[in-house]
Amino acid sequence: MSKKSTRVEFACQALRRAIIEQALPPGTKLPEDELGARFAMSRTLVRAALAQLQSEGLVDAPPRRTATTAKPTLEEAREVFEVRRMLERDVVRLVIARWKPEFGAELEGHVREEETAHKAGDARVSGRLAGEFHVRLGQMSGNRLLRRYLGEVVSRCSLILALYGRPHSADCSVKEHREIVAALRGRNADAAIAVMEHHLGLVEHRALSDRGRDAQFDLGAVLSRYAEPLDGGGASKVTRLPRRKLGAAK
Amino acid sequence: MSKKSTRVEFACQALRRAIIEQALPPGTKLPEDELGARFAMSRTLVRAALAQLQSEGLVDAPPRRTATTAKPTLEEAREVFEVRRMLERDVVRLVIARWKPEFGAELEGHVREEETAHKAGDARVSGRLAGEFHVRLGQMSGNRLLRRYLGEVVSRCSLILALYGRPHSADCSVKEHREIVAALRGRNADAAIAVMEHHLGLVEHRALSDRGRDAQFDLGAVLSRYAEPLDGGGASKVTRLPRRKLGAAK
DNA sequence: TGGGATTTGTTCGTATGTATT
DNA sequence: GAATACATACGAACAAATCCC
Repeated sequence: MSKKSTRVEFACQALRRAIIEQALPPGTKLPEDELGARFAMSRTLVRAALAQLQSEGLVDAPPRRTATTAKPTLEEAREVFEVRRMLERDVVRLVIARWKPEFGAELEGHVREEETAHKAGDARVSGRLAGEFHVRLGQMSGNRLLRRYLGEVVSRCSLILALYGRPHSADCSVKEHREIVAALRGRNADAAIAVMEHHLGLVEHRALSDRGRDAQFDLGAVLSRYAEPLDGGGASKVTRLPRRKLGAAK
Repeated sequence: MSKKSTRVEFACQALRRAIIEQALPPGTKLPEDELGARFAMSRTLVRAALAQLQSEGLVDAPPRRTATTAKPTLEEAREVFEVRRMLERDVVRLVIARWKPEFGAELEGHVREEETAHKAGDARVSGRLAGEFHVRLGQMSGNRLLRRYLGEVVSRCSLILALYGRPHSADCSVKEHREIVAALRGRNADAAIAVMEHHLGLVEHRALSDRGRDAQFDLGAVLSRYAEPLDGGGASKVTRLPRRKLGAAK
């Protein structure tokens, strides 16, 4: 609720976007000292930011180990999508119930943004905007808690896409989002929910159907299929933040 | 997810229960030093615990002010209940879909616990157990994220009850919970959802219908109805933790 | 409206516990 | 498997902001 402080909120936003846009792949280390230097703030506030992101499921921060961007298991990923489908259904219901004429224009404007980002070839930004479309819907539900939960699962879905999914296809999402807007304009809750569920089904499919890629993260499953040890497939390597002299940000 | 540390988790649990059982009324100050002394841990970990509770909506921790137990507005309270109704509906669906015979016995056992606590006259414990009944259902949904969200809103509902509600009536909740268990055993989702919605409607009514009490926390509304200043109705007094020499816990 | 007391935010040094070699 | 390097946890001390009288 009440922001712990603007600076903490700033760091959260920056990290959140970096994670969502896949600039910080799952498993990336996030040492407190380094983040503090980057954001010019004390570890006290860095910890607050990391705690916040941990509560959102974007960061793993075990007891005495350095925090990392989260690496949800395939099962957790499915659970996140399951909750997301439930929340989005209710969001559609509420948005239609509280529909205002300006909603249509706002959503259309957003989809146009997605479209231009897509045409500009910026896959990261268009992926982020695709998520933000749903968060805007959450906002329009008029329920701040629902909006928060939806924002959380949408972010986590982006993370999951980074882990298991094939590259984001802005093409599809723009088209599907237009269909959702049209369905909402119709003010028929059941019909709009059907469109939304169809869309989410496709998103989940894009995120989780690619059986070939997730396996590399499920060591047990890999070892049961291949007798020989892993020879370090490139994608399994953890990308580290570049080292940086502490205090240089002084 | 991964516990920040057992000690932090312990402090969280203790504070959570104290808040839920209304031992720490909304608005109670929670100074870091004092909590650290009580729980024999450094401010570092106390802050982690407070951050966690803040993310759960149980604690308010504005920038440079001392943390307090949360005082949600009436509007926020309604939003929490709205989300709760949505989540519980989905929980019922999932629990029925994944029903196992032992669920019935487990739930019945829990209701019996509620009953004995009620007969023992321990209103605080029976209020907590009433909440935990729903959290157990969340557990049975098999979706850990859903369980987390449900646990959060149930806790917040307890807080809201402390703020605005009339004293918890264990009598009703035991009876209503029995009805829910019976409906779940029937394995008819729509019927069970109807029973659950009925129950939640009553809970919300008990929590928010009592217009006389909430007003004291909505200063504007009070002043618009009464010209004379408040003369400190007993219930509006904030109970403080007893002062305590720091370091005494050494 | 001011002034003292309290409490958070910050930094540093040290210790302890993980990771890595 | 042991030793080294590294990062978090802790305590104290200080400054700054806030609260309360």
